[in-house]
Amino acid sequence: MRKWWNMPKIVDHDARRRHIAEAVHRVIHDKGMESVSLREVAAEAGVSMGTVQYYVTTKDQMLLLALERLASWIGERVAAVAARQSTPLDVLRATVLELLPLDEERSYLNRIGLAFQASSVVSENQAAAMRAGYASLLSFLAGQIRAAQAAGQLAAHLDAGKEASMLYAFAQGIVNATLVGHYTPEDVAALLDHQLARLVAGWTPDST
Amino acid sequence: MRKWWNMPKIVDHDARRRHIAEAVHRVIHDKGMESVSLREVAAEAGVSMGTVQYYVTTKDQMLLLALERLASWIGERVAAVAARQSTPLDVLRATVLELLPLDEERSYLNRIGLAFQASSVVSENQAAAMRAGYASLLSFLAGQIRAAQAAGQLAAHLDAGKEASMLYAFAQGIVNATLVGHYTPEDVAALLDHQLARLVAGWTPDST
DNA sequence: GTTTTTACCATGCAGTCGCATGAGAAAGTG
DNA sequence: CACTTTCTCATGCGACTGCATGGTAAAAAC
Repeated sequence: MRKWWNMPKIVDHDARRRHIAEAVHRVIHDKGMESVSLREVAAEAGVSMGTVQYYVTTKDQMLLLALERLASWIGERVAAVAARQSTPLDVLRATVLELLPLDEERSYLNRIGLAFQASSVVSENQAAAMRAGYASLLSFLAGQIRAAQAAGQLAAHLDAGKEASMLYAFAQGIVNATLVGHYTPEDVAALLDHQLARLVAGWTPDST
Repeated sequence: MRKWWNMPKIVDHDARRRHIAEAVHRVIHDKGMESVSLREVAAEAGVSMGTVQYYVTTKDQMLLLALERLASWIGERVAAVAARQSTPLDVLRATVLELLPLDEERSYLNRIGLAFQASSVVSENQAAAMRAGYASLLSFLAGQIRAAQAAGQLAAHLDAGKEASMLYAFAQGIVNATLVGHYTPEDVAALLDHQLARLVAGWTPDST
């Protein structure tokens, strides 16, 4: 946090970092993780390389910043879409749908996510951030499952944590296959409803 | 195929290519896709950089070679483990288990696979190879599901193709999460059996 | 208006990148 | 044996890499 005395030339650091993080996102999406470099990101952000270095001391830190920004972005999106649903089961379906690459924006998001998945395998910093994101999302899903159980929408004997894990794993696998072009958005939605239908018998989904 | 007349200094080209491909695998596993370079691979393979260039004209081609080698390797492993099972349902479970990162070798395999998943998103050549691998594996799984249905082990009304897609998607999602350290091998096996149990009620799994 | 702190940028540096080239070693053929 | 073809390597090239440095513009503090 900035001190309130002696503060020359104030700029919004968070905004700058966000700007840089989003430039990283665009580079990853357009040219892949391999072509992320300080110069490339600086050019994409429309600033000099020195500016990038001012806000981020190393490339690893830059990637970590971009990953954290992605995670919070996804979190916001999920929260927003969940807030628009009425029943816990609707929240569950809407949340997973929000995470699938069903339109251009969600594709954009998932491309970056997959790139970081692979990158996290060799970077412990990123892996830690990734695990935190997993945990947060899974606990949210598990909470909705428990709520659905309390509301009588799901069988009480189901293990909420396990079901959340299974549902999310399913979604992630679909993402992988879809991003390399194996599934169309229609396939994806159909498969998700099939998986959900297996979780709760006799349930008709609404629109996307 | 090589001509049988006028053939000086014969070497086994396939063996050389395999050697290079496996060096690429090791580099990807140890240091990640970003640090795959002609020099690094040559050093890992124990040959000069020029030799790598002799068998592979460009870096993209080298990666494609490594990807195809990985795919056929996985194919061989699956075929081998499937041959050791008795019933179609056992084949199904054993096949998916073979694809999960349950020990060091399968982790090795999956790390490389995930790296290529991400890489394929920005490389159409690799994406095509990836899709071919998907199609082959999914048709194999679907075939086993149909066989299980014919043998009365699975309900006849199930859509084999859809079930294969769902099962494999689930497995892939588990792989992603496990590789960043979110699940332990025990979690993984338990989750798979849970998913399989949902496919066929009242079925006790044997050992790994 | 001077000073001080912050923010930003241009440039330099050693190292690596993919790829091309030419020379030479090895193993066949006559 | 000489001769041809296959194979392997060392080296050079321009471009790019992450990172460090020194300088400068701008705004708050005094």
